Amino acid sequence: MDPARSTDPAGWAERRPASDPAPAPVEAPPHVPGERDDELATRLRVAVTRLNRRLRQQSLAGLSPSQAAALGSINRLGTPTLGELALAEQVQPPTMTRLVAGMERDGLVVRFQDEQDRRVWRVRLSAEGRRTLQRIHRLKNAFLTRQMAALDEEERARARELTELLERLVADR
Amino acid sequence: MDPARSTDPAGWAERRPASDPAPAPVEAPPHVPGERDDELATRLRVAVTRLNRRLRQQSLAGLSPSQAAALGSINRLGTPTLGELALAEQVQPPTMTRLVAGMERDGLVVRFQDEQDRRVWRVRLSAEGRRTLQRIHRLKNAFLTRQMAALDEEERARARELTELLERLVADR
DNA sequence: GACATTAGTTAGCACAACTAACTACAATGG
DNA sequence: CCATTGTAGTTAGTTGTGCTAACTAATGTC
Repeated sequence: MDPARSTDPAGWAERRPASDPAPAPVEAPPHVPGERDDELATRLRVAVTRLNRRLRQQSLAGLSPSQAAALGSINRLGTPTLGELALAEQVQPPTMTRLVAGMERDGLVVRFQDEQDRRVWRVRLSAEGRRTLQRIHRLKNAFLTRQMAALDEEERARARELTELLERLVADR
Repeated sequence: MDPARSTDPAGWAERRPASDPAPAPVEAPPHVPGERDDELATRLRVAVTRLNRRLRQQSLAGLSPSQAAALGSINRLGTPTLGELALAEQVQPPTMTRLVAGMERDGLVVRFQDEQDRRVWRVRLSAEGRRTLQRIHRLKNAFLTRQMAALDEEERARARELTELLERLVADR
């Protein structure tokens, strides 16, 4: 009944007070997505939330992270429609409308109407957009690059694999 | 001179159109935090941005991700001051003021003034806050847990490493 | 040609981050 | 002992990013 009780309130005291008998290892039944995976999910969520925050704090050549990401997608996709772009970036259409509006205002992209289907608008990078993308790329990953430079050789190789994993986690639906 | 050209604008066309002669492989110089690390940093940044977006879309027992993270920190730290909490969460003081105000309004935490230094305010979890933290923990990492369930045994082990890496990347200054 | 579908936009909401400027209290030093 | 300096937190205002609901305009279909 007492809500503040015996076992760790949330079950994931990193750095636990060491005054806790640790009730029982409770190893998971063979394979069910048990406690341990759950704790892992939480830690991953928290780490991602914070890292994201840090990344937003770094300016990316004057672009917001969302703009920077969208710019990258446009570069990759060539002349996507707004819908394709929204899909690629996993945002809803209105969000992409606004994002692109801002980038157009800033001269990073050009919008143009599709010939075949006049409901459709496409975007492509402007020369300025390409320059900016290069700048972001070359100079503005400073934070992560610096942080990663602190890793040793082997860890850095690992980082590559792990990034791929992360991409996979976020990718499929 | 012409800004639009010859080499790939940003140097990381995943899935290039295949209609492109691919000017020259341009392999990176040996070891300096060069192109390759830079590309990795970009990919990591993009993946984190997107995953974060996905996570925000998932509700966490009615809390925002920031609230959820802060709740976790409070649980870990006990009775932190707002400043300590802001530091832990790597946000500016005003952000933490508002975050805590919201959590207090929602009955998740209790604010109280420090005895020694009356400029200082501390927070602790309420019973409700503890319950919510449990709920978040047990039930509401659905998205990530689900995504991770799709991984095989060995990949899941790597997910753990990934998380540790992210924690390290975000941790030190 | 009426009707349904699709692409994108507009409007309005909520949240999360920031900086600058402020209040309240504490600590220090003539 | 009080004036100054420093520190903790708040208030105000801005920006960015996401959403849903409701709309316009074009397309496709029967």
